[in-house]
Amino acid sequence: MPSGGLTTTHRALLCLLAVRAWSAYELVGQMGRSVGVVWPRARSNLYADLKRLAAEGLATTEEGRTGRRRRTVYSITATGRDELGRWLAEPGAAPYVECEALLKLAFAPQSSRQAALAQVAVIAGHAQERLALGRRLAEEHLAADGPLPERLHVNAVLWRFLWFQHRAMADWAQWAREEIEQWPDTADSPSMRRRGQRAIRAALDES
Amino acid sequence: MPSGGLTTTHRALLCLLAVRAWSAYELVGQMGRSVGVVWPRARSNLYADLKRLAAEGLATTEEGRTGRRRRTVYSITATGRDELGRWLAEPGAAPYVECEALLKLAFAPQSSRQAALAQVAVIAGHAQERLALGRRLAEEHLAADGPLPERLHVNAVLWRFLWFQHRAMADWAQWAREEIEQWPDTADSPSMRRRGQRAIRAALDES
DNA sequence: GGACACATGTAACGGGTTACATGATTTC
DNA sequence: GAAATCATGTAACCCGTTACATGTGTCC
Repeated sequence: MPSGGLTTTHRALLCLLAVRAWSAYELVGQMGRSVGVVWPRARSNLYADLKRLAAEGLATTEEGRTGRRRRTVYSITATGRDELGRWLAEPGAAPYVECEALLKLAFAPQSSRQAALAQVAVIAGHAQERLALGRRLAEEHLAADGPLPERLHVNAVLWRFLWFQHRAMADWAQWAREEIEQWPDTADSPSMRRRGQRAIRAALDES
Repeated sequence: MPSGGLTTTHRALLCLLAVRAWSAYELVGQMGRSVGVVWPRARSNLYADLKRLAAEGLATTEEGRTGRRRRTVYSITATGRDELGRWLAEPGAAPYVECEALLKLAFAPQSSRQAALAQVAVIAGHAQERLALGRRLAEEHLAADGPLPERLHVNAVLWRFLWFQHRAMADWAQWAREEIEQWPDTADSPSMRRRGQRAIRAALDES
């Protein structure tokens, strides 16, 4: 009855519910940990989104207990599974990327190499963080008693995306740092221009 | 006087204005074409954002003409340059990524390989588009009479980010397609699990 | 007894998107 | 004369974020 289309975030929650039943809290945590890599969302609204799923008849709630503490356990309904199946069958939106650090790097005045290097460092740090996460996930998946083993073959495909994307990012950041460190303080236009062209040609050549 | 902080989008416009003066229309176009790779925004608000910059004293407007058609030309002010300089000196936000297609891929039921492959195709297509854009930009940059040659050394660094990020994406997509095509119709759990682990180990090994 | 994790929210605000609107000018 | 592009917007809507709020149970 509330109506008005569901958002991708609603579907993401439904996806997790399709795997198994979770308490709201667990679900919110799982969104942050695993799904967050491809669909990052703040926690606060997720509880409301879950209520919406229940109101729409796509999930049911059940009062549960952890010790004597109450919690709400959500399960997917048959309708929910249908809905989800149809949604999953349609092609999703392509990757969306934004990066303020790269924007700043693009316009950091050449005079202040410091500013440029700081932006590169932000990206390098981010890549390292994600690679570290990748290593943790890999360990889990390779362990004999990993969670949800029946989903491992799909997870491995996703994991490789995470891994190679951030490997490429880290490699780029290292190259960029070295490159920028070699820039002369005073931007010497003609030679800098050749340097830029060399950087592009080198990348094209190793196709 | 309107006050309330400027957004990153405001700064992005200011960045372009720092390079040279543009008409609003040119600027909006440039946001779509070049800056859009790292800071994608819809066109509609940008005109308002520019007015805000002018109201804030960071840019000035001037009535211009293209033929007999009127247009507004924006230039950065000294205050604008100062503001921008300070902003560029601070570290920017790390890359932000979301991808609905990957979310769907993660939960596409193994039975319907078709759905999974469709999501991979979305990402492959996106990567190819961006690589094509990369090739066009490379041509421009390598040409003797490229635009803004004094910025080529910075642009080359950015360009390499674009290039390697999407090369990695395209490579992943091709691997994923081949991998998924080999999945048996009926998810045969133990052997599928070994397959997933192999995929992860292989990636870790080629570190 | 205090800190910390569990568990679930609310309120305000805002940036951004989609869709639509409009007129003028060049091109075929 | 139509179509495309130049040039500039408006209006509505909404998803999402930040910041704050609150109580409970466990562990040391």
